[in-house]
Amino acid sequence: MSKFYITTAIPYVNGKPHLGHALEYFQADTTRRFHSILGEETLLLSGADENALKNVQAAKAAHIPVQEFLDTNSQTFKDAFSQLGVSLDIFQRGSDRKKHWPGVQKLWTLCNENGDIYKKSYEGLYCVGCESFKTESELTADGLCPDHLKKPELVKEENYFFKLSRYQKKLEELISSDTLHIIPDNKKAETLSFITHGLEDFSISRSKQRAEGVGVPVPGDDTQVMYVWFDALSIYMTGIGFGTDEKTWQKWWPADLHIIGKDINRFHTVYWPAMLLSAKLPLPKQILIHSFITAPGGQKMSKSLGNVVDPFEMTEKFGLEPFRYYLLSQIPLSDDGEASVDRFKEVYSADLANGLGNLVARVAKLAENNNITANTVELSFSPLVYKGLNEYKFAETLGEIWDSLRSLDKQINQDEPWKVSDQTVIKDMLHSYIQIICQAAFDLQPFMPDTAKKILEQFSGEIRSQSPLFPRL
RNA sequence: GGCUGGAGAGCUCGGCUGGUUCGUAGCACCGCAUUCAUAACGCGGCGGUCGCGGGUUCGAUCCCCGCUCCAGCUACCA
Repeated sequence: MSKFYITTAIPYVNGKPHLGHALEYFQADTTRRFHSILGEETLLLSGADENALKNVQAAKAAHIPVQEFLDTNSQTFKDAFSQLGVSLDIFQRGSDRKKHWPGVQKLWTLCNENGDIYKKSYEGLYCVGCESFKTESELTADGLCPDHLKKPELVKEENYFFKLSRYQKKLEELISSDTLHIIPDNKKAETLSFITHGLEDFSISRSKQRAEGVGVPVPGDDTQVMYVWFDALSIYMTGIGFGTDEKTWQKWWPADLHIIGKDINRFHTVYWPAMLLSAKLPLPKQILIHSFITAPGGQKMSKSLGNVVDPFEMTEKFGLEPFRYYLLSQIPLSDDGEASVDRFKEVYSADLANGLGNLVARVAKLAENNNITANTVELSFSPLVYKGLNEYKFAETLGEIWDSLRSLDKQINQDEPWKVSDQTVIKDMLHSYIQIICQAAFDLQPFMPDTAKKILEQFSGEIRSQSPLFPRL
């Protein structure tokens, strides 16, 4: 049996999950269900990046002990999955010393043995107020920290660096040949352009002191802890047993798909594969990069503007699957998309109530009136849906399904089965309608599992009309 | 500033290597018709100088040049 291992991004846990997380989780879940139905064994992993200094700072600001802060916030993210109807197999936390730390340290050791880790003194502009280094571009025109309006100090520190430069050519090959497949194309082009402009080594550790004691210790050096990327990205492997459970790790690694947001593209398509190459481990196969969701007009969502769409409120108010349908059908893959409650209502009414819901009610009633019993038919994904989901074209694929629904509505108007008196003719017509509906429902399973199930059940055996799938708002 | 992509109906978009007045496209809107259906479905209609200015061509939304505007990327904050 073939396997399909999917990961979502490993979020920072100093906030609450928002619309962008919901989109990512829906994409992951839809993909996972698709592969499950195809008969593959699937695994979905997420986790929490808990060793970042910002977590410590946020905990302090909230006057909560760090571990308690992490426990609470990680739980919030973990809970988000079930609230959004996504079944998660593994939620791997970065503060997990039993499962995570040994794996990260193993990865470090492998890279080190390959000669890719070296010590170098790093000089940077450090803002005491922010407790972090700033790049020139982050500062004001006068060279001040924009938050504290103070001049940052020039600080020198010894850190470990990773020889990223060594992997430039190899990465270029792997990405342009799609051996490491970056989706969509515009993000792949962006990554390639970044790589061909030249790669510099990057710092992978911090002094323990500056990290305030948080983080995975560097093997053989008590004074340093690993920096976020080395630590957080490793969760994709430690969560399935890298360094602690060789058998499980062997079974699932490499990941078939990492799903991430565009803000962390580089870390996943450049740093991460380079680290794996260095450790001589297999590379993930595909990286799906989604964009961001904005309010109408491309505005940022913000409480003060009152344009925030909260995923949990939406699912509670309008139902999980309508909301899932909305995001997956309306947000493009390669560009930022806009979302609003008004737009949701339009889509709900047009596609779900008037479209799918009405059609199901329509055909069910016709079938009931004519005492139709459904034939049992073995179904599989229609070719366009199969192709679309293999390429992660969620919106386009739903569009294909809805095309078939629209043409069925037209067909029924044309046939006017309610006027036909010949019972054989009516039965043939209805069976063909039912066939189309069942096919659509089958294709819909990865996107709207409960809805699909309801439809498939309604159209098996004796068919009865039932309460509306999507009541009018 | 550099690199990449984009600019078209009120909105979202398709238009393969240039060919009649872009589109049987969806949503919204208006009208007609109608009940098998969730005031749903169907049919019809409204609606675009295809960003601006040049050029190549018998002919350009599509090719070339310039301009304006928008978005993304331009590395050790995640």
